[in-house]
Amino acid sequence: MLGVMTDRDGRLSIGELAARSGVAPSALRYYEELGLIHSERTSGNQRRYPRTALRRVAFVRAAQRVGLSLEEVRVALDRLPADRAPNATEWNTVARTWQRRIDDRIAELERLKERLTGCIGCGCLSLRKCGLYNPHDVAGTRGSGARYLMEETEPEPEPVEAGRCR
Amino acid sequence: MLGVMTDRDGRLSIGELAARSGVAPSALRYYEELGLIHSERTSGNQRRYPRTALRRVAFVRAAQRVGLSLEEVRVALDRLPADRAPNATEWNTVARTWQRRIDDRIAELERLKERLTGCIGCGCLSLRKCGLYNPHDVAGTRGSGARYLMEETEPEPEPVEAGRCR
DNA sequence: TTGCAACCTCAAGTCGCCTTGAGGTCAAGT
DNA sequence: ACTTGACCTCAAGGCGACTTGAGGTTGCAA
Repeated sequence: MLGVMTDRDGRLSIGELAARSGVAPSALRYYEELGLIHSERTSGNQRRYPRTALRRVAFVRAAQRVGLSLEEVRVALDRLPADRAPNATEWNTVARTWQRRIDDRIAELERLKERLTGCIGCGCLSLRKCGLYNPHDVAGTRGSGARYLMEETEPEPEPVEAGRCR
Repeated sequence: MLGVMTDRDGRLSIGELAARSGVAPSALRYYEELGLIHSERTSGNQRRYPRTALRRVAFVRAAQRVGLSLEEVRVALDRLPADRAPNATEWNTVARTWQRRIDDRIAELERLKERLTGCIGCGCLSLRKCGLYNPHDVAGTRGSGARYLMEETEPEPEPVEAGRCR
């Protein structure tokens, strides 16, 4: 039988944290290396995580799904105390900026969807009208960054067949 | 002066496609290797892309932002003809499944946001109430898959201080 | 015809995010 | 005392999505 590895004082071993968070021990060590979570060590050099690590890990995973890199998450989490549970103010600061990211992401998806909807039913008989070819969200892209896809002059030398997207 | 490399018949060289799509030639070759786009070759072995490649590339980039892997995109695009422009039916099939993905993704973000909002103002004084600790979206995760984070019996041996999240 | 950018292939490198493995230690039950 | 599983470190490997570089070819135009 697997004993509960939780200390009396509520600290968690890496295995415990892994089981409770659903994140592999190797990933947790990696997160710790990056400074996303912090631990103390037992006399025998084993990690013991404060309870707050659970919240931090949950935050990390959720943030990843929103599209944040671990580095971005680190910056966000740096506003929280490493050991202590955050108070309302501390947490709210982090949560609010995070909410903004979510809103942005949602808005982006909505725009994308709208464009696609325009294409369905073949509203894109004309290339110039097709949203897929005219994304306006250059700002949001990182790295290579999308340029405007179609702003050339008349890209349609061939006659448009009704009922066809091109 | 850079001449327009577009053939009379509307086929695009890789450089042209790169310029118009905002995607690097190396990436385009990679996409082609993966079967996301297709080209024919000139007598001199240079790629010539059909116009539809532009739409495909736009689709790929947009899909990536929604969180799809290139493999998933390939599966989606396999429903479209390689050379010919898709007709309304073909395109709609693809677009609609894609819309579903977007909707799912938006819904997920909404849930996430709601949970966070619950935490703001410290609605999570009790761990059992905190959405961050009780994500219901196990289904949507791929790979290692998040388990339930807190379903243990009473995880709070210590007294809860008012005004503090843990 | 010559020059040069744009193209080709193929191998290797990069970056983020982890996982795997070797080799060794710690701690709890029998 | 011994065994066993959870833990430790450190180095290397893997995967997705590309980029970079070497070494060579094509194609347009002056």
